[in-house]
Amino acid sequence: MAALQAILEEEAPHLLEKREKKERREGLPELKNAEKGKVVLRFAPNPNGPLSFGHARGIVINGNYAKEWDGELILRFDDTDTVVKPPLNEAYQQIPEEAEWLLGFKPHRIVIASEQMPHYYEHAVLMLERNFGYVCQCSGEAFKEFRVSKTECPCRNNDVARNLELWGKMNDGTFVPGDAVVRVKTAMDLKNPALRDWPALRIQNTAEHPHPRPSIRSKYRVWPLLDFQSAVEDQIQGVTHIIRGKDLMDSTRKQTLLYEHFGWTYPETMYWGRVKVHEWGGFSTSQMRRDIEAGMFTGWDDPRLPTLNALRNRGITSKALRDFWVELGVTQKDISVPLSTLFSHNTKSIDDEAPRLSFIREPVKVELKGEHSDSVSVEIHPNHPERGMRTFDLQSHHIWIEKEDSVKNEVRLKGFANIETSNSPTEELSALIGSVDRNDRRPIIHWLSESNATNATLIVAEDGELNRLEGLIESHSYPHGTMVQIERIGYARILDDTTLIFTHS
RNA sequence: GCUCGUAUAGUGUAGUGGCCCAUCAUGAAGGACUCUCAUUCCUUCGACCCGGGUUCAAAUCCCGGUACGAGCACCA
Repeated sequence: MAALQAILEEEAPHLLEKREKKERREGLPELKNAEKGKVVLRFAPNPNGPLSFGHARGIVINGNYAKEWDGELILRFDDTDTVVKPPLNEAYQQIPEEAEWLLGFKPHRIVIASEQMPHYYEHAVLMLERNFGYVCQCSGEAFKEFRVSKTECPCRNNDVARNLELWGKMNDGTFVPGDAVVRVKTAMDLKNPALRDWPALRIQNTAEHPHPRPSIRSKYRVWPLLDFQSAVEDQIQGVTHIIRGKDLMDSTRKQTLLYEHFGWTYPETMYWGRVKVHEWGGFSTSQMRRDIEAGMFTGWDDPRLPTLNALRNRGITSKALRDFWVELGVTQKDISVPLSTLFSHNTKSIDDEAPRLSFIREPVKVELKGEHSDSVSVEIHPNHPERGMRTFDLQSHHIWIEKEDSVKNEVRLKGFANIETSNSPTEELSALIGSVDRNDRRPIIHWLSESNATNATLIVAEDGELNRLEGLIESHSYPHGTMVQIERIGYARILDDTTLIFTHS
């Protein structure tokens, strides 16, 4: 093939196109039609719970593009449903904080849909007045018939005055939920049935299901659906690029039809596919909420849960999360990723900082026999001797080792000396000190001197279980929240004076 | 059922007609360093879903098949 090309170059060079040498792309794909400083992106969660691992993708990807193009990232609360997925008041505080933690910067604008209702009403009326929308009084089932049979619903022929009159009845309480919706006129023979005369606004019973925001409560009966609300809001905010899950592809098409009616230009759009994390499987905010309320989890930050809060609490850094999502990119493939991929990013982001500590699971006390020094010092971080040493006091001649290690007869105490344990069934375990120099290949184990050990609990979330391992931690003075590496076990985060949470190995 | 979308090593990912007997990361195996089963470094392994077509040339374009996913809600 290459040979053929060479011949062609000789004989008929005009047949070959000249091409630039391509470089491997770094990071996210190029944003189409983007202009430096003029890019506006948004991330629009429903505040019906705290952010989860999946939300992080939206924040990271949109945030990264905003940063890359000197643009803006809007954090928008799509809180227009009070019945099926009712918002949670705390989330309005928590989500911006979590987003900032994840991004490393504050979102440039925060928009709350429920506060933008006048805009949506204005556009709804405009839509009726210009006659590309109508009030439909068919039931859901009745309309479904029209949709599948590609026939127009009779309400479609209402004149403008009639539609405005019905609009009034939707708003004044004459109509109850189910009585009427506002639909956008499209061609009824569109190939994709999902798009045919799609619903834009509906009535909610906000007397029984008030909006949780005190300023909203039962103020409105008619609420926009996502496709309408989002479309209008994107236009108002001047959004230039929308990057979201491919489950919203049909939403884009609906919204494009609305944009055409209004004479607007739809933003550039990109999609990502579904991501499953092997260890978590499927999860939804609503399901988590039910499970927490049922007492299956300790709260939104239960380390078994895939919430951002839980991951953060457990010791996953925002950098690891960012690197993880950027690496996955914005392909439309549906993928399944093991948690170890995230952990590998996390190790990279914490190992160089994490001080080393000894933690003894199932401690066994050992009496040291023979000559040894009064204390032993080991490095706080083996790759950073300048950070100093930690010192174990040995004047009591007693140390702790893990039960699992105690059955081995010849081991080496890390940083100290070889020992030979002698196990008499009645007496406590004793060990004869051997060579201080390392002179053979015997296994190296971690240990703790009696006077440097503090009782501690290591919380381990594994296989859906939450286990509390009681043990001994090396005495230290690191502040709460510090990431440490517990030698031979893995990384952990210090929660308080006597508790650590296991991050990963 | 209708509609839309996706298919590259075990897992992710680069690649929009010749640079590709295919990139990078992760993983696995081996090794170096190391008084941690960590970190770092080195080596090796391993992939273009299938079948047609277009073309001098196809991972890349077209058609068909298969598989997987999503939408068809008065949820977001």
